[in-house]
Amino acid sequence: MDRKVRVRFAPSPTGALHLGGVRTALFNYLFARRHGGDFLLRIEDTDQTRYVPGAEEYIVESLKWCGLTVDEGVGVGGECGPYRQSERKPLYKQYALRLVESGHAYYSFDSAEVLGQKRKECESQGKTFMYNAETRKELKNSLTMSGEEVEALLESGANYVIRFKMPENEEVVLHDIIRGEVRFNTSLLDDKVLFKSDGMPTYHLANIVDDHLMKISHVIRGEEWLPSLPLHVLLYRAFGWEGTMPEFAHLPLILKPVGNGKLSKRDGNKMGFPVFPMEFTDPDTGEKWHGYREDGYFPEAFINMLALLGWNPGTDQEIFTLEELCELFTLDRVNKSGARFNPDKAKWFNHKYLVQKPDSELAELLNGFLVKDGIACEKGKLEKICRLLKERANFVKDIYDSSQYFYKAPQAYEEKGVKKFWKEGTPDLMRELTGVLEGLREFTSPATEEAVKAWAATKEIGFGKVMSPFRLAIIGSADGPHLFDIIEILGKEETLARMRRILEKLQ
RNA sequence: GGCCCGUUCGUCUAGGGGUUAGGACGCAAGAUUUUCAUUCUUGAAACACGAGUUCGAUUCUCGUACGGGCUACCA
Repeated sequence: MDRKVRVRFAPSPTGALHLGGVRTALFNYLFARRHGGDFLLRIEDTDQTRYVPGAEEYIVESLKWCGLTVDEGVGVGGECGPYRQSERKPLYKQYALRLVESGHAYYSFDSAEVLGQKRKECESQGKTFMYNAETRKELKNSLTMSGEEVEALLESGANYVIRFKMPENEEVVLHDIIRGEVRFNTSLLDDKVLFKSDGMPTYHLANIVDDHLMKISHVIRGEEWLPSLPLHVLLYRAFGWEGTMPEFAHLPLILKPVGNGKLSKRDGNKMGFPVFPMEFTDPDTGEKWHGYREDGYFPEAFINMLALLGWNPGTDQEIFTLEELCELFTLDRVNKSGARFNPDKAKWFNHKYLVQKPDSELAELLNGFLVKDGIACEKGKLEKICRLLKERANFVKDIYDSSQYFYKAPQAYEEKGVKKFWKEGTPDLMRELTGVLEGLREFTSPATEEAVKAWAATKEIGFGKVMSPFRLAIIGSADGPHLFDIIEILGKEETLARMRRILEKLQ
């Protein structure tokens, strides 16, 4: 059966999209691109009570930042719209009714109190209450009541829901692209609500109806949906849509770096890594969450890291552009087991991308930090700084932090270094070195290095003994990159000024 | 509790009836270096357990253990 690949990412706007959600979106996107198909964005806002203002915008913006372009859906439009389920509200009832008419569903009038009571009773016996073939016989629904009674109740405006009539003791054999064959017995499943008393469909109904109407060919979603797969398949059958039913692929979950359970938004702030693509402030609590974007991750690195969480190409390659991923991605190389998220590796990915970035681009980013400090620095100089420091940085922020001595002479000298390297004869030595540097016409890294080495060779003292106090004078500490590269960027005048300065301060 | 899914180094994973079980992150050591990093080299580090099938099982089957998910008029 050859049909156009159409996949959807269908989040509900109940908060910020987190890592797992972005990965689901990514896999859908990659699958669509790989097969020349469409990637749709549908907003599943059927639960009015959990709606979080701004969440939808957050989702759209996140996908944009990640470079996952939507072909059809919210914010883009398309032929199967609207793509926001709340705007499709009038549509769902007729489908629910269709199922009632065909005997696949029924009205249920039980109050939340009655069901809650039932649940409690069962719990006290160590059981779980299920609205199913067994219990529905004793409850208030259109299967136990006469047609007139039901009619009267409906007309009186009584609250009702529409439930799926789960068949009894049927073996449902399902196929999942990632997991293979999965079997369920319908007797262990319950009569799920399809249509709520507030006039909205539940996820199950809306999902099936929309996937069908939007001609979705493959449903790629998180593993948490696997238990409701039999319901969904039965719904397709009940509607008579089995022939065009999408194929299903349930993705493994992303687990906490340490401890038990799946990754949750709490983990981020607790363990010091973001779980959200972008910064997010909870409109209710005012709580603020870190984002990959604001923490200095490149979207390419973020996406690359995510792609390898649960998928791999079968080779040793680990760095991929989005385009490469689009070419290589296949569902059959997605893992079955949950993947523990590794924040260290996320940083490593960013480092890889940072090193690859052109210095001009990094300089631009670095300048952003400096502007905030009121520091003006020439672009060419910033590029040199980036070239020198990027190897040892994971983020542009690291370059900013470790490049402070380029913008300002050291205000203090690292105590440990002073103690270790600033000895009795050091001032004389440094005075002499200052003279050597002063006499140089060419102040490039190789030129200064050669001159200082030549001078040091004439002294009884070792090169290292010269370099440590020299380094202290220039940057104030005993670490950092090649000193002659540093002074080339600093320039002769500034270098000499710093030499004189330490001689004044430390004698 | 019930149902479903899963299980290879600490983590992400490759592999697959006979392999020195490979790579990456992290960790450790050595080399290079004026320092710290980088880089390079090296090292430690895994087939959850028990049966069965088989000449042979980490690989296939079944159990057990462990982990995960679901069990709402939430998605």
